[in-house]
Amino acid sequence: MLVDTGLCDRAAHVCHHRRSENGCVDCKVRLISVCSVLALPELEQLEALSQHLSLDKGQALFGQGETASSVFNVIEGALRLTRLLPDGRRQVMGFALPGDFLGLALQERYSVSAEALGPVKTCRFARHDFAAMVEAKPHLLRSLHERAGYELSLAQDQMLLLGRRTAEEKVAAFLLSLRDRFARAGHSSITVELPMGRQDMADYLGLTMETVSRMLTRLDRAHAILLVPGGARLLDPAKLERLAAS
Amino acid sequence: MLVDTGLCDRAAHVCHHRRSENGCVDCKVRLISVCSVLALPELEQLEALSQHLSLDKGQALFGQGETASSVFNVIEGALRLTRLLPDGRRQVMGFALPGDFLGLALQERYSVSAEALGPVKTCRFARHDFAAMVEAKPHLLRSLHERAGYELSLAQDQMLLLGRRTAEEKVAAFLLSLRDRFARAGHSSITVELPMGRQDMADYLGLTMETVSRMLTRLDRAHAILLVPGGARLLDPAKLERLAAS
DNA sequence: CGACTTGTTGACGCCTTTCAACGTTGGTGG
DNA sequence: CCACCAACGTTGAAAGGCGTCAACAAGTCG
Repeated sequence: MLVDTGLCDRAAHVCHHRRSENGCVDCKVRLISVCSVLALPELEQLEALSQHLSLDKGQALFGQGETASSVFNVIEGALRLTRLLPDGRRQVMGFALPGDFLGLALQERYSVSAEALGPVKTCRFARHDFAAMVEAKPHLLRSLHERAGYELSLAQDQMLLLGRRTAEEKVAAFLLSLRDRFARAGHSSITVELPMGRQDMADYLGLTMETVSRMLTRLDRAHAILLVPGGARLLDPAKLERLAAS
Repeated sequence: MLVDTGLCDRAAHVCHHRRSENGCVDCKVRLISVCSVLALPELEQLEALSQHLSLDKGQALFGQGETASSVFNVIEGALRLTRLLPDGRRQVMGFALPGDFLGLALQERYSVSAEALGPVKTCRFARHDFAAMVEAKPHLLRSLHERAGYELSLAQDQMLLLGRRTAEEKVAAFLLSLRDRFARAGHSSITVELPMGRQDMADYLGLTMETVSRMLTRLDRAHAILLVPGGARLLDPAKLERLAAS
C-alpha cells in the first residue's frame, strides 16, 4: 500500500523508535482511535508529541495510583487493566485492544494498573502535552468525552454481568462481547482470539480459573463453541446468546 | 442574599414551577454540580434553558433505551439507576443524589432507567440545548468530562466490589461509600441515611434482599453499626473499614 | 529431556440463594 | 380508635452453585 514499506521493514528499529510506520497518517489504528477526529495538520502536530513504546509480555505500562505522567494509544497487542484489593484479590477492569486509549479521563493518577498480555506497541504522549492539545482543540475533547461515555456504558454492562449473571452466562457473554469488540475494530471472525489466560478471564468475570475452565468445556461439549489453542470458535452464536441471557 | 426571597416564599408554587428559589444563583446544589464552573452571565444563560421537574416516590424520570431528549441536575431527593436483564433480573448501577448530573455522556439514548426513591426535584434541560451550550463553552465540557472520569472510577470500584468481595464486605463497603458521598456533598454525619430499600441495596451489591438484611443485622450485633429506621449509625467506622477490606 | 507454567478435571465444603414463615410499619376505612 | 391490609423487613431451614484443594495433563523453554 505504501511506498517505503520495504525501507521501513529493513530499518524497522529506527522506524519503530520514531512513529508508526511512516507516521500517524499511516498508523494502523488511526481510523479507530481518538486520532480519527483530527485533520491532517493537527495529526502532524500530534505526531510531534508522540513517541513509540513497546512492551513484552507481562511488562507493566503503568500502575494503579501512580502519577499519570503519560497517556497512551494502543497500536498492537492487548493489555489487561486491573485493580487490587489490599489482600491481593484482583479484579480485571477490562482489556485494552488496538485503537483503545489509556488515560482518557486525563486524571492526576492512574485508576488501574496496565500490563501487557503479549508483545504490545503503544503510542505515548506526555499527559501534559496531550492535555494542552485537548485544551486547544475542543473537538478532540469531545471525542474523548464520547469515548468516556462509551467506556461508562461498557462498565455498566460489566456491572450487570458481575452482579446478576451465573458463571455460564458470564463466560458466554464474555465470548460474545469479545467477538463484538474485534468486529468493531474491523476484525470480524467466527474464531475469537483469547489473548488472555484463564486466570485473567476469571478475574474479569468475578470467577475462579477452575470455573471458567469448566464453563468453557461445558460450552464446548454443548457444541456452542470449539476450544482451540489461544482462542475459541463460536460454532453456534445464537445458542451462545441464549446461554448468555442477553 | 437576594431581594425577593420573601416574595418567592409566598409565591412558592410559581417559583418552583420556574427555577430553584430565585434561580440558579440561589440553587442549593450549584456549588457541587456542574454549574459550579459557570460564571454568572453563563449561569443566566443556562437558567433560561432550565425547567424544574418534580417526581414522587416510584416515578420514573426516564427509561433505559429511550431517546435521551433531556438531561438533568438532581436538586433534591435520590434516584436509583438500573439496568434490566431480559428475564427481569435487575442491577442497580448507582444512586443519584443532589448535585449529580444525569446524562453527562450526552448520548443519543439513556443507558439506564432512573426512578425516584422518594420525592425528587430536578433541573431539566433539553439535551439539544444543553449540548449546544457545551459546544460553545469548552470549560463546561471539560467539567463534564472530569465528572465522567470520576463516574468511571466509581464504576471500577463497584466492579471490584461485585466481582471480588464477600457479602459482608459488600455491605460494609456500601455503608462507608454512602457516608463518603454524603460527606462530599457537605452532609457529614455519623448516621448514614439510607433512602433506598433493602431490595435496591441488594440489586446494587449483587446480593439478595435476605442476605443484605442478614449482613446488616450481623454488623449491628457486632456493634459496628446501629440500625435505625431509614438509616444506619456508624458506631465503629474503623471496624467497618476492616470488615470492608478496603 | 526435565522443570515450569498453564489449563483441565474431580471431590468436597461453604457461602449465598431459595423458600417460607413471621414481625413491623404505615395507610385506609369502618 | 382500632381493625385490616399491603408493603417492607427479618429470621430460619434447606438446597445448590461456585470455590477450594488436589491431582493430573499439556504445552513451553532452558
